[in-house]
Amino acid sequence: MSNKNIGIKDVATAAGVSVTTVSHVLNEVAYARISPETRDKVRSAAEQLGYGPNRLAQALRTQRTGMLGLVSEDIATTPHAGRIILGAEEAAKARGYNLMIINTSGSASLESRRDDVDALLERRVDGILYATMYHRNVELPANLGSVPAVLVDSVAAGGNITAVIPDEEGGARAAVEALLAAGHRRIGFINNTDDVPATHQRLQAFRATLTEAGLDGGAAPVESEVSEVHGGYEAARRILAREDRADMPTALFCYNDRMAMGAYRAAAELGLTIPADLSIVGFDDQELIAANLHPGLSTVALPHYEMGAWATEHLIDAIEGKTDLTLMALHPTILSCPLVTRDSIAAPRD
Amino acid sequence: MSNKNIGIKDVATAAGVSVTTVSHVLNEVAYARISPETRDKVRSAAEQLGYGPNRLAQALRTQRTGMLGLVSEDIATTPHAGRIILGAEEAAKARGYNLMIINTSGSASLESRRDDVDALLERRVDGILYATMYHRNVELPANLGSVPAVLVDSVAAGGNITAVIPDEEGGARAAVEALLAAGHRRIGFINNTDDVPATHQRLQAFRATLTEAGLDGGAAPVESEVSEVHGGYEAARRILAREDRADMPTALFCYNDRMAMGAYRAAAELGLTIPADLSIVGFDDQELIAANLHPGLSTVALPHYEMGAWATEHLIDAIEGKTDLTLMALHPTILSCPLVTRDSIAAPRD
DNA sequence: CTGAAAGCGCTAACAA
DNA sequence: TTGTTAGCGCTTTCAG
Repeated sequence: MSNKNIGIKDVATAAGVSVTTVSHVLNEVAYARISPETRDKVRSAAEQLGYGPNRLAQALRTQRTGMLGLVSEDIATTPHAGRIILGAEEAAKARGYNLMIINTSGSASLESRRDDVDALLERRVDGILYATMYHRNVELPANLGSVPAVLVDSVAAGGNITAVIPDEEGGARAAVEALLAAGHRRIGFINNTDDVPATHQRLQAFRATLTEAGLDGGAAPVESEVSEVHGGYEAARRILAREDRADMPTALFCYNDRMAMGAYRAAAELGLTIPADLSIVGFDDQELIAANLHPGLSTVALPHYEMGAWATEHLIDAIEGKTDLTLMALHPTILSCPLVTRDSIAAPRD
Repeated sequence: MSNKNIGIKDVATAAGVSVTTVSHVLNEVAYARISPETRDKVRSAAEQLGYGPNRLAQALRTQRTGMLGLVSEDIATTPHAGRIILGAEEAAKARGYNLMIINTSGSASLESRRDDVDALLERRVDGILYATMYHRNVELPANLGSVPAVLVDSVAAGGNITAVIPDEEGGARAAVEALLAAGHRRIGFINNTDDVPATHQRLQAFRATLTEAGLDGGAAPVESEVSEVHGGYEAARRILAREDRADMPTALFCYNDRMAMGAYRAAAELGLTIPADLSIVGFDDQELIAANLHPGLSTVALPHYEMGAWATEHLIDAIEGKTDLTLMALHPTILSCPLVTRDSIAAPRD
């Protein structure tokens, strides 16, 4: 239990040695040649007094704080935020670092975001993680460049900073392939209307995967709506509104779990049972939804925890000189999005 | 844009004054008598050089870091975590403080949680927020006592530390009253089985509110299950399984939104339309569920953001000597849980 | 094998 | 009105 009032000096006097010696044994300095007895004396004195180092003083002296700044755009607006933070926090802790978190609004001015980064810099964080709450391109405050930094879930508009993002395309492929593997041939896509990378990449992968399977990917039905439950509902109503049931898709790939939730309702209203009459795959793996729908929604998981951990790991490597971030900055690192299988996929009827 | 390599000394030479003067003008020290011209010189020199104070050095000298430690049990396991963090972060930022976050597992040993607090203490945080992710009694590491601290969403087992918790009872009352106001007389409660304060307090308030309305609160139907969707489903099936429809509750108060989600499904299976045949109120206001169910779920909101902000506000007051925390520690502060009205409540059929 | 002393960047008491 | 200087608690060079 580190006691605020006890310093290295107190330990030194208690152990009858100099502060140098205390510092050397407590930090296990490699080149220090100190007798085992002295070491013991020092250690037990420190223990006795409840000594804990003053990291501020250490940092001032060594120019290393062991702190990482995490500026997070819109913490808490999305449940994903927590996973990124958790991944970062655990990776940091494992390497002896701590996290300072600053929340910033995605819609905040570049200037106010610069001030947020400045606050971190004044505290002399060793590096900065900049996390956005959904995958997108982001314009970054210039002062970010003054310490090692890595982007989580976004790529810089300028493009010259190390970033880690989800494999949208691979995720979408996995989703569609699961549907194909179950025997589906008429598959629809319920897409988002936002102009973000995920929208385009998932659509592209959707069509490509169908085409590669010998189907007409270009002609497959796609309906776009806002990426909310009601949007999913509307889109599903439209996509399922074929006169002829033989024309109707037997499976739906949905942009995200919320839209899938809407599709569930549309299916219910149309008297379609999931998965017997209609198979559905989502995206995001928002537990609250995916695991709780009935039947459980098979969906593609976004690697938020992993991105947080990866970014932290590499940031620390860079800080410790084990990695060259400028090299990695050439292209973003892409982390895979695994399919989480639940109960919303089955073979099509006949 | 604070430049790491520029110190107060550089500003001093650039402005042709001493470091004292620089320190005085930049910190707007009250008793300093410095000519306006000098002030200007200093400020523009600082500006020019991109000077930013080294908060470490300041802190070392002043014994004030302006940092708050937030130890959070199970960030990210629940979406609520983010709201607490956000409330704390914004309140802190507004008063010039920053947050250091450490995640700790609720199931972690007392010792490992003590180490987490120690990490914060070594960094000389000015105070500590200890947040749990659901309202409960918690055993705290002893070293928490060495700086001002406040608990968020829990009360200490020992009971001698300032805490802020949700008004479970008031929330439950609001829920039941909304049902009564809509004209319901046969109201059931779907409760949780965990031995946490919310379970007991909500039940108690449920019965009391009915009784006060002239009904037989003691006889009102209550079914308990695990507080998940499937638990809610099971409990709802049981509670709605009356032979005689005249006996069946016309409204259900559910322990949380997830259980309410299960109740929705049970109702659908029984051919009951919400809210025409059955009114439902939840608890938690988990947006993802409550806003997305169809019809939207009326529910009681937990004041997570508010608790985070309140705790931070008062922690800072204590740090700055504006409040005496030991006084507030006498009993926990209770923040109200407002009813969020959506579309799941209607008058009972005749 | 161990210790003295300088200095990280800043604030504040004291002197001028 | 402004400057000198000690010292916050630590690490690390250099000397013994």
